[in-house]
Amino acid sequence: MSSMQDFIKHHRRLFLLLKSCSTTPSLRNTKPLHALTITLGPNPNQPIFLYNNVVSLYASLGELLSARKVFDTMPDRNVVSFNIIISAYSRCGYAEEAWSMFLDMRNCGFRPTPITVSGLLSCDFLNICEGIQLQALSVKNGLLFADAFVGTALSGFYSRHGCLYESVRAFEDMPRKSLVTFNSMISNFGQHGFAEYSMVLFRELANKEVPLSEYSFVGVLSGILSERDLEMGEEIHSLVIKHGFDYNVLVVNSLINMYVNCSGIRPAMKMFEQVPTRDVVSFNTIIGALVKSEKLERVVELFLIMSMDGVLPNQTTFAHVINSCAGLRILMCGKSIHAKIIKNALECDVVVGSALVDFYAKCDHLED
DNA sequence: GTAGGGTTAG
Repeated sequence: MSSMQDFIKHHRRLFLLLKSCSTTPSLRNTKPLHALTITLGPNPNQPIFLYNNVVSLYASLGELLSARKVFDTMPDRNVVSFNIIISAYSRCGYAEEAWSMFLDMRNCGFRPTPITVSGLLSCDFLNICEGIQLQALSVKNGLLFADAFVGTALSGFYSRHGCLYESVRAFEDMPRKSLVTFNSMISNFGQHGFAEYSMVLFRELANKEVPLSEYSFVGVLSGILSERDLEMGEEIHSLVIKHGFDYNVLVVNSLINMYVNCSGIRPAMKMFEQVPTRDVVSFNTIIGALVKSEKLERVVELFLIMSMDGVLPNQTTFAHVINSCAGLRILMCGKSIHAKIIKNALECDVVVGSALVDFYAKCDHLED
């Protein structure tokens, strides 16, 4: 076969692989693509683009080591290559690796883009000095004018470090804000216990012409934590209905959680029983509240309803249920749940495993 | 072309 035919064949296969990878990312799809980067040799038509796709796919699958390996073997790199690897490290909390790639990027002569900077700033473990350097760089290079990403990430960065004043400053100084910027700041106020400020910003957003998103509600409800905030909580609840978010499970869960915190288990339970959609978090919220108020028999009852509803339990559920069995000293029930835990391969989870140890100890089965 | 922000339970 001529090399031209080979090339056309490769090109077609490449196109199909890239297409299937972008719709359903999986190792099954990524590995042949990776293989193709190797068989295509060092000088095909679009080498960087192809490699970038492979690195990005590995990163999105959480295969950071594979992503890095491909990145390291790339014959050539561009800004996107660095942005992909920096964002991947940042997302997974590897601040040192992300920062070191950032330094490499600059040593190679690439200018950081808004994606580079917002990626780094959104890393959970980026230290405060590096964040401040990124802020200076953003101001110097005008990155805050490109879009809302850098400013939103910067405001979130300060908030995560407990610097609410700087977070607000960054928010107010932003030349461009988006819905996400507002949602993020609403949430920042909530997380720091400033429910009133959160509410003011939320109302401001609700009065704009732009439609709210589920995260607007989740953010503002995250700050409604005690009985004295109940009035605000109820106001938000009515706005949830008004804006048609009462069928959104994320918003509904935030409402259930709000009622647990502000008015106790009864109103929360009432809400829980009436909502149209329930997932594992809805159940865990109620189960957690039942454990806290020591209504342990009801925990087991709810666990059964959960499985009848076809909602799959997770670590949180099992930990609560096993703790309840321990408190009630019901050995048989706990044992059957232990079996379910093994089936779900959660026995080695730290929290679940510890709950099991405690359960058997309390039931006088120290051997188990 | 490929890269990026807001998320409730524990």
